[in-house]
Amino acid sequence: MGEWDQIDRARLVLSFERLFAVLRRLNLPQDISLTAASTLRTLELCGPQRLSDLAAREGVTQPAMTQLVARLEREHLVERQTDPSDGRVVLVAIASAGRELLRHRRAARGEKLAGLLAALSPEDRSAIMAALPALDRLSDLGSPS
Amino acid sequence: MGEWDQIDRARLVLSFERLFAVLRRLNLPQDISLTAASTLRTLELCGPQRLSDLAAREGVTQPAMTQLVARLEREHLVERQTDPSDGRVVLVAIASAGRELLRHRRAARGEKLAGLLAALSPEDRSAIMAALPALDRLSDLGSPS
DNA sequence: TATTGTTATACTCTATAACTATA
DNA sequence: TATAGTTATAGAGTATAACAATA
Repeated sequence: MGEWDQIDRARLVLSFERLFAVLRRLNLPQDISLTAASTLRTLELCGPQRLSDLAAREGVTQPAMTQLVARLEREHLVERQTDPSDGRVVLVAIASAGRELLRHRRAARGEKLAGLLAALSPEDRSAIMAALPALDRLSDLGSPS
Repeated sequence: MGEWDQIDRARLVLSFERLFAVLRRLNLPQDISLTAASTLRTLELCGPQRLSDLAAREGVTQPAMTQLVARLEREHLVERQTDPSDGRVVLVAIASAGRELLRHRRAARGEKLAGLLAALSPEDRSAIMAALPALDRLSDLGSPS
């Protein structure tokens, strides 16, 4: 944990800061909110979830998630289900329109990302692709299922 | 542009989607908005900017940037300057409190990121560090100065 | 007349506090 | 009494449309 690590850390933070800005700008003009997209992704990946679990996972309050689910439900992107074993619980599930939205969103973002990648050198492309497994494991640590 | 590229692209999009979520969760509890942080970063990097240029760069409307600058000014994170050569222009500059905020924010995010990195294998850490120059060039393409 | 920025208004998204329903 | 979720209210953040000031 010497001097080198500090320089390394600063470099990492600045590079990820810039990358984050780029990824944020991949959003479509009429895109849903970041929390909405992340919530749909969670529901797609993990199946129906309790409203309170969703709130905790996405880092928003329960009332905020109540409202978000209401909006997503209004647009038919998610469905509410009841828990037979506990009448207080609301289970939220992704609907087919929600899956379709995610598919379109990824396709659009993939197009834009591919355009950027295509402008890089083959060596840079390779370095990025080679880092993906490591980045996936970093994500595993950062957002535990 | 064969089959392999399509698989590659899908992989990239999903990995970056997850990474984006992780980076988003590095935000502090009492953090400023993503646009506010990005705007401060731009001002730190590029020096005083016109309000309209800032709006275009951050992908928000002119009225939205007017309000954001008003909030940042209220918290003494930025200062307004006049352009001697054109009375219509508002130049926005980062203030010392703004630089301090960025420094603290990066330190906090760096701590969290370092914590995640420390849990990875040395090989994964190396793969990520090795990809940073390529990611920087990707960012250069995605958010031209 | 064109450009730069602000004001007016409305909607989304979020938080905290108070409430309802179920356990 | 504790837990799951909703409602009430307020503020941040954003957009479009209309406006004011300067070029």
